Amino acid sequence: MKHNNTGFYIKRISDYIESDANRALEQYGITCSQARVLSFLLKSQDRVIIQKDIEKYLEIRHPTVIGILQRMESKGLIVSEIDPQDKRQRIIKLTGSAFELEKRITDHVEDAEQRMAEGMTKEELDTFKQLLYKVYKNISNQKKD
Amino acid sequence: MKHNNTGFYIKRISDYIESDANRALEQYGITCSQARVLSFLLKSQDRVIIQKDIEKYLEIRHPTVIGILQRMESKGLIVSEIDPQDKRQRIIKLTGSAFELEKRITDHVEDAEQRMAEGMTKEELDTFKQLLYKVYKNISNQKKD
DNA sequence: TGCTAATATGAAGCATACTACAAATAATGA
DNA sequence: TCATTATTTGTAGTATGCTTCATATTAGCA
Repeated sequence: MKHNNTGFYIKRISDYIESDANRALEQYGITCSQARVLSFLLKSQDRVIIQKDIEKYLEIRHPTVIGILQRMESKGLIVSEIDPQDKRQRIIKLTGSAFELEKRITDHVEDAEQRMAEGMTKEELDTFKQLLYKVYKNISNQKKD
Repeated sequence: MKHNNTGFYIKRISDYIESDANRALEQYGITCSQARVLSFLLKSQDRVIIQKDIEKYLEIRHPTVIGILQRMESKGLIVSEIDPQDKRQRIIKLTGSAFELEKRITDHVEDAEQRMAEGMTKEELDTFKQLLYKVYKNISNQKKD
């Protein structure tokens, strides 16, 4: 192993997942982060979603959410409107063109996860996911927010 | 588990490692990526290092390397000069002030890795590293570069 | 009721990642 | 030798993450 530091490999995998998704989704005019927002909106159609919900779900700060949503809105994937009930909030809604992307995104995610796990047994994959989640919980508890 | 997708957790851990390092190293005036470059230069003092070497070691593209090095040079951490032997290349050298940071960086990395592995047995940690490396190799082989 | 605190969003500025294109130099081979 | 190709670095533009500060609205409490 060239690097004796776990952080390097995690970062490399994370960066790869993102650029691989960007490459695959480019033909549909969306990026990896935009696809994540889209997936969340698609599976949350039974309730009203505001920017804050996206912030909490993706665990990113609100300026980041605003940037992603602005690019999505300029492409006509979503519309956002001020909530008349609470004018501090903005309600985010999908447009028709967003629904056509649902299958493309899930297909890509499935494909990517499969390629990642190539040559691993089901047990190994389960163990990996479980330990990854353990690390995630460790770092989540340390967060000050 | 809120997310049923491995990529989300990898990204969260990766982003956390970076911002945690940035927080810890801010007092020394360096960032996570700059610390990675510094570590590489520190352990490569027996040979001449050019930008391309950093690109290959950190597995990032050259415009990213250029950006990081420019910020490091403007802070006086490194100097870069055109190689007289091959004028296409730039040789990157550490300055005195860089050496003082060596212990700060290794201390932080050790601390961060330890916090990440909290509550895990030595066996679990070894397994995790091994499976992480397997995933890394899977994605490395797919790269077109 | 009316002041203060909390909440949601937004703007500005920075760091790091990418692709695409360009320029300079070196290496190759006809 | 000289033209073509490869290599290394650089520039421009975009996306995503962050912090800090600001603004608008709501909630809460004296």
